[in-house]
Parts: sequence; C-alpha cells; structure tokens
Amino acid sequence: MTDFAQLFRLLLNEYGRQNWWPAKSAFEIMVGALLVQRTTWTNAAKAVDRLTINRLLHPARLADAEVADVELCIRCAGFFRTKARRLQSLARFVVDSGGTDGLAAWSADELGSALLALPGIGAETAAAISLYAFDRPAVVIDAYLRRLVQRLHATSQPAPDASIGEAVLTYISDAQSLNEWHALVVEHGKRVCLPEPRCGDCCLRSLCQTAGG
DNA sequence: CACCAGGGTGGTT
DNA sequence: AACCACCATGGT
Repeated sequence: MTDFAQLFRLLLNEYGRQNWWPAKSAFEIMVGALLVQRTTWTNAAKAVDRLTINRLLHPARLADAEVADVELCIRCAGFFRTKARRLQSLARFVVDSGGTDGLAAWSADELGSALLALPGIGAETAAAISLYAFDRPAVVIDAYLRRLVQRLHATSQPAPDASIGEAVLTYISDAQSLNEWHALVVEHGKRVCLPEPRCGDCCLRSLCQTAGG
C-alpha cells in the first residue's frame, strides 16, 4: 500500500500548511460541511455568510427558522431544498445534544454514529465534521483521495474506502495531522488531479505509477 | 453548449 | 452489491 507518510511530506513541502477549517465556531464548520457537498467552497461560503447575516448560524435559531428563509440563504450552494431541510435536522440534533459543547464530550464512535444517522450526512461529511469541528482522528475519504490513490497505483479498479481509510491511519493517526492531510489532498486535487490527471509533472511524480499519462 | 464542483439518497437490476 | 437518476446553483 501507498506510503502515505511520504505522500504527506511531499504535499506539505509543495503547498505548505493549509490551516483548515476557516470558521469561527464548531457549528459553522458543521453547517459548512453539509453545504459544501457537491459544490465549490466559494458557493458554500457565500451561503454561510448569508446565514450569518440573517442570524441563522446558530443551532436553535436555525432549527426553528422557516424552511423558506433557510432556502433563500443557501440557494447559491445548490440542492438548496434538500440541504435546507438537512441543515435544520442537523441544527435540531445539536440543540437536542446540549449544543456543540455537549457534543464535544461524546466519544469519537458515539459522535460518528450519531452524525451518520442524520439525513444527508454520509461517511465523508461525518468524518469531516468529526475531524474539523471536534478534533477527532477521522479520515475524510473524498473523490480527490480516491482518484489520487487510484492513479498512484495505476489500477483499473478503485480501492474500497475501508482499505483506503485503514492505510491512511497506518501512517497518519493524530487529528492534527489528518486535518492537514485532507486539506492538502483537496488542494492538490483542485490544482492538478482533476478532471484530467497531470501526474507527469506534479509534486508526486516520484510516487505516481501513471506519471506521464 | 457541455461539463464540473470537498455527496447523499432511494429505487432498480 | 453494483449501478442509476436525482437533487440545483454557479463557474469555466
């Protein structure tokens, strides 16, 4: 399996520290993680700004708001009708859990399971929230990481998420490092790994079996 | 105009 | 279990 520690060093050397997640509160990170699904961060950030301006970036106020008001704030983030309802489910969950301070006391397993049970929160979003909002050592497995692993191995079939997660944890296990690791994977992916691979001249070419192609 | 963006869900085979 | 359509706006 890939030496993710070496990958990590190469990416860090190329791009520097990313200092994710840009947010003022744990709740803002949770909201941002849901809004950024299948869209760009700039559009998700605009939606977060609108929620803030309209005093909705707060668990109880978001949970109790009119869904139409939420929809209006987040329209620019796409899938606004479904995301509005999912945001309110998330907000209700936070309120019922004693706020983000209450959630911070939960074990990593309890937190991850509860998040996964919420509508609109799958494995990736649950991991992102666990890692970036609550500093838990979760591996965020997204499209960038899947493609990165696939191209490094030059395999026709993608590796299962579970095996990717285990392999990453073997080399990168603490929350601080996993935080920086995922940010670097995204930054690298946005620049050279999507949609057409340009592995031939990227900073990972020494490890990439598809270099040049 | 086509295609893509830091997914998740429900239905079909 | 592996597909598939769908959700929807904004940028290139």
